[in-house]
Amino acid sequence: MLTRLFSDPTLIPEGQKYAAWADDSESDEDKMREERNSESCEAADSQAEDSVSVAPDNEEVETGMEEEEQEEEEEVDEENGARPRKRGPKRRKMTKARVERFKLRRQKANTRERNRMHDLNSALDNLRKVVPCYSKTQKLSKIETLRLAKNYIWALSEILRSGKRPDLVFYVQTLCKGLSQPTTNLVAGCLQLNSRNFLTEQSQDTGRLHAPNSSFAMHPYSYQCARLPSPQCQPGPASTHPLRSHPYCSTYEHLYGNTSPEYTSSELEGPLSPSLCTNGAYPLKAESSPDQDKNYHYTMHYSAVAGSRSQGHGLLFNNPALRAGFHPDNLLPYDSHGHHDRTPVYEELNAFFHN
DNA sequence: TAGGCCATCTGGTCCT
DNA sequence: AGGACCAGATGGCCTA
Repeated sequence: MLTRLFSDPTLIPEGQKYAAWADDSESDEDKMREERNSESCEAADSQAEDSVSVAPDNEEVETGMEEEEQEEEEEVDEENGARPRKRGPKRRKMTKARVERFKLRRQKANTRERNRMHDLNSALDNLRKVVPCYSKTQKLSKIETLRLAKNYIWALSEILRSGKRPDLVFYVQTLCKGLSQPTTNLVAGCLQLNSRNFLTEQSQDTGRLHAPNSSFAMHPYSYQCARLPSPQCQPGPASTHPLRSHPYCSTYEHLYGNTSPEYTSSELEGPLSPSLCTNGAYPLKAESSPDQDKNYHYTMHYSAVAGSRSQGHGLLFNNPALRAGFHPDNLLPYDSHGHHDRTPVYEELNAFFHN
């Protein structure tokens, strides 16, 4: 009965709703979360406990009165035949002690649920870091992260199955399957692709893309992670967008040459994520400045997986020095590493592909 | 202002 | 009984 009272705000007098009480503590919690992150929950919990202890006695008394009124209403309904009486043990009257226990139990459950969701979000954050187009400044939504991860796994599986390097366009099409337009633009921006262009192709080649026996077309060094800054990705005062200022946007033109006027900056005005380094071990043809290295926040171990079976990239795993760079310890999320931990490996790869 | 996204609360269900 | 998990409800924030 009490649960019904709590779930149905109309049954509780204004100002005495348990939900309102919880919302008050929540609003305070939100503020504290913004200010102190992890400390906020503990503070909120303690505050919630305080709320229980300082709750006016008449609140619980009146809540109990509401319950009795509801029981009376049910009896009336039974007499009118409107609703059958519920079976089960007869509800015990909500005493003040029971209300207190209920609130305490509810608080503990809320705390557990909150922590559980935080853990889930942490796992999602880790997932964001290992899927293409990870950006600290523009996070993918939860649903888009899951979709992209699914597509990414599918794409890598297809690469492993076929043993061929995928065509860039098909690769991006696969990654963007089912993604929203903004996310599609983001992924496309990672590769400096005209998203509309490949979406059009996608609509024409859907069967080809996802046919059971489909295999990606081969293209040497396709979807490589070039570190040449594109005009849109030039760091410095001219570029104010946090993503656009990222110095490692790969360029489609760099990979394939300037193929079409369609690939203009106007087509890429959407927010740019850092480069799609699903195969960051690909040739790196531009020197980078220390400042650029500071901004480099991509993992590249997963790219090695993608190219592990293809000629040349499989060499990554044949090179002991490079293999050391892909030690499982290096598969930790980005935040688990300092930037300097990755730089030597990256440079090593750079030198490797320049030989 | 509508819609998307998110965090949180909440009650129900299942399991230990 | 208590915890984990889930889904619905709610309200806040942000953006087009």
